[in-house]
Amino acid sequence: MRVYNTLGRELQEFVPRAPGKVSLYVCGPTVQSAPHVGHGRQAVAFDVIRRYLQWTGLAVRYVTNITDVEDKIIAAAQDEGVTAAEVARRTTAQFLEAYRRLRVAPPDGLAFATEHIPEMIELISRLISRGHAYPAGGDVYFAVRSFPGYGKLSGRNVDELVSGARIEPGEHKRDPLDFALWKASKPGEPVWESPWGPGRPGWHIECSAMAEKDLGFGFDIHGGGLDLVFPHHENEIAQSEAAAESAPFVRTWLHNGMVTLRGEKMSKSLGNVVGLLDLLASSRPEAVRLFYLRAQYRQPIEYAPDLLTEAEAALDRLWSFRRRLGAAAVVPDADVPDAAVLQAFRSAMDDDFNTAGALGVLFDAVREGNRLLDAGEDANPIAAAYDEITAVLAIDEPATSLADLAGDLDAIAARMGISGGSPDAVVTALIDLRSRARSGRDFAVADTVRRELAALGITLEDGADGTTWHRP
RNA sequence: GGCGGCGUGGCCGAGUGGUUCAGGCAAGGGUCUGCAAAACCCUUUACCCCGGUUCAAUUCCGGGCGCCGCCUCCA
Repeated sequence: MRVYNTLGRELQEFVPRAPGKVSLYVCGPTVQSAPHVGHGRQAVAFDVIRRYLQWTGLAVRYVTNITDVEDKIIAAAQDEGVTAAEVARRTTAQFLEAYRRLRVAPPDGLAFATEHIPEMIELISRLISRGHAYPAGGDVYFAVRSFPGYGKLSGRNVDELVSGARIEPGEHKRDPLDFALWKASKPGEPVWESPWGPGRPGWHIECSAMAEKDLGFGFDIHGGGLDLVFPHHENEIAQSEAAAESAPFVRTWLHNGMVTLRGEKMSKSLGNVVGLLDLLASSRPEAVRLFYLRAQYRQPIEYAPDLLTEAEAALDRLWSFRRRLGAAAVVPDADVPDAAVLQAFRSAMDDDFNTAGALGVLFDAVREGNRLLDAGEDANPIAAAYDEITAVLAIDEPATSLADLAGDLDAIAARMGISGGSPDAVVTALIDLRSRARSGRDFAVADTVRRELAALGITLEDGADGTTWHRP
């Protein structure tokens, strides 16, 4: 398996720290405002990476975080006249809801910054004692020039950074390059006690503290958005490696590309965001995932409604195929998956998680599976491979619940003169009734069944293998 | 200005030094079909420009043009 390591900027053979185990930390959001389409892309990209690693037999420990104390959260709270904790609580709930609906598997560890203040203080203290940080005016700063490796991730050198760096009013840096590890709190801001007085953590320190606490120094993979390479991840490396007097903090750095809108990066500060929950209100979660996965994770992807429509159509093609197998009453799970298909999938994914290539493999398999079914041949091995692949990508069709239609279905059953029962049983009975009517060329009854079910949003499809239904 | 990336057919998007082809969507034509769909088959000026290396370049090298990201908070 080869992955593109931002540290070194090259494809490298992936070798876990401990055989058979992978430790994976991904930078989660700062919960300052509602999630947008870009956040979803990141979450899905690493969800698939995690699922794929597991599928290959590796035991993955996946940790991500919620940064729930930070300048922008405080600013948002002050604008609204509520506490920072309230903004963080509400926004966190939105992110977790969006992730859940996107079928992002919950992490093994979900770390909140505000629950790791002691670890951060401990890390900062160690940096001070080792001469890499200094308190000043109630703040604590990291002394960038004390860490020779600074810039190795983002390809910058310290002397060229000076021109852009500056000291904001109220800061007490010795060097414009330095960054805050701890900030003295102003009245009304969140505050914790510390050896340097009441204050709150800087933005970069929480990931260093939380990742190391859960996964240990020198863990396997650290992920995040490409826009975090500098300064956030560069600073994480500096903090952790300076404190440990060891390297590397992280073996492999993976960064996902940005989502753009009309060619520009979607971001809060530009104001060109499309809400993730809004998108999920109008598109099926699996279609959104497919939209994301059509490009390899490092490439930028353009958001446009038409592209979601395309993804919806592509998803229908996948699910239609799988429904044919359901109608044919086969049991793919019991079959041996088609080895060539799985091998092709694996080689695409082993090439830096090339989901675009992997989807090509999947669609090829679907065409072949459909062809076999048309010919009346055995498509079960293809279907079994399809099931594995769509499970790894989490774009398989979820079981449809008809529970909310129970009353309506009973009413139809009564009108059509059959007995009621569970919603699924009624639908099955109606399909049987219609099949008998069709055999007797009583198309009026057959069409009535189709129409009645269509009114509830249930579509019937007739195929050589039988009739299937789906909603919507 | 510095660092990094990208430029493929109507749109999205993989990939490769040469042989038949990614794949999806859209469009057109067939086959099948009680209806409605789905499916299968066929089709539609691909590789930004200019040099170079090579028997052969979309693929490697150099230059140019264009676009994007980071250099300030950002997934």
